[in-house]
Amino acid sequence: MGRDSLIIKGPFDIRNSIESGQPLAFHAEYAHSGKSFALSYATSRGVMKATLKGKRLEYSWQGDYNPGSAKEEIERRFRIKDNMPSIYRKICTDEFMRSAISAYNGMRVTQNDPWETTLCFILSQFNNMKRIRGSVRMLINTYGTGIEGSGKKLFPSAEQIKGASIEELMRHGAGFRAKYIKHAADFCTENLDLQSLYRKDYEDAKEAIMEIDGVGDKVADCIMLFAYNKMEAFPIDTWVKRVLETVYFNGKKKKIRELHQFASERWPGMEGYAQQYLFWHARSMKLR
DNA sequence: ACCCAGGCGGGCG
DNA sequence: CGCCCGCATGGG
Repeated sequence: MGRDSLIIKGPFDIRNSIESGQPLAFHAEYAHSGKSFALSYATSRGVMKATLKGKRLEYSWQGDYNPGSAKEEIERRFRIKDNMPSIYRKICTDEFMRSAISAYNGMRVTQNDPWETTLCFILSQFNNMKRIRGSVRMLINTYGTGIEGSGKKLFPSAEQIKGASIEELMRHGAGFRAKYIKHAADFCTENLDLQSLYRKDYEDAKEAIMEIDGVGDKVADCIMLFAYNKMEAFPIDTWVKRVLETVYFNGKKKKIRELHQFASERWPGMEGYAQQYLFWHARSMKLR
């Protein structure tokens, strides 16, 4: 248990970084009052709390952290070291992107734990934000280890989820995705070391993660982007597909493969950030 | 009541 | 391959 703070350089919109459908949107608790924004979230090692006041991010931790590892967790999670002006130069290719960047200036792609990200995005398929959130929190409360004296839980490990039956997972709101979660937990404890994927490039790591039942092209790209630091990953969901077709193809239907190609040519090396701004802007505008 | 949700795997042509 | 379909469940 301890606390510290750091000064954020460059634009940082912590609220939209959390609310924009990334893993923290599915399990962090947060509140904003006046000029400050506060959140807390479970990790595999502890619970982090943070409050942003202007440029100062104050944070505290419980569980298996020390001042160094807690700082690493915060800097990594919110990609504090990202050079936002440089990123914006790469993705601000047109009026729609300019508008999205203007609306959510400082929104970061977050970098999360691989298992946490896998679990969250398996649950996301053919589901809605509110229900995903409910399911993830239920899984944390049901299977996570409690932190003594805090009433808080750790994010449950694959081993802990593995102990659950499919029926039990269904009861906790996973629906038809329960069998995928079960398989993911089995596979990630017996066949696949998620940490090892950090050493692979985007193509190989994506191929490996897609061996999990319930992880297809889109979910795999979310895991590549939100966990493995692969900024060339470009998850294409219904919103991103629709907004690309509307803005760049005059409403004409395009194949997923064609849209991947388009993104890689338009925002090379920074597709992931482009996707996050496209997604959140389109969704907020309820563009259909 | 009815429709939809940050897709996916399986089955078919 | 590419396309099409069903899918648990609860919120709007």
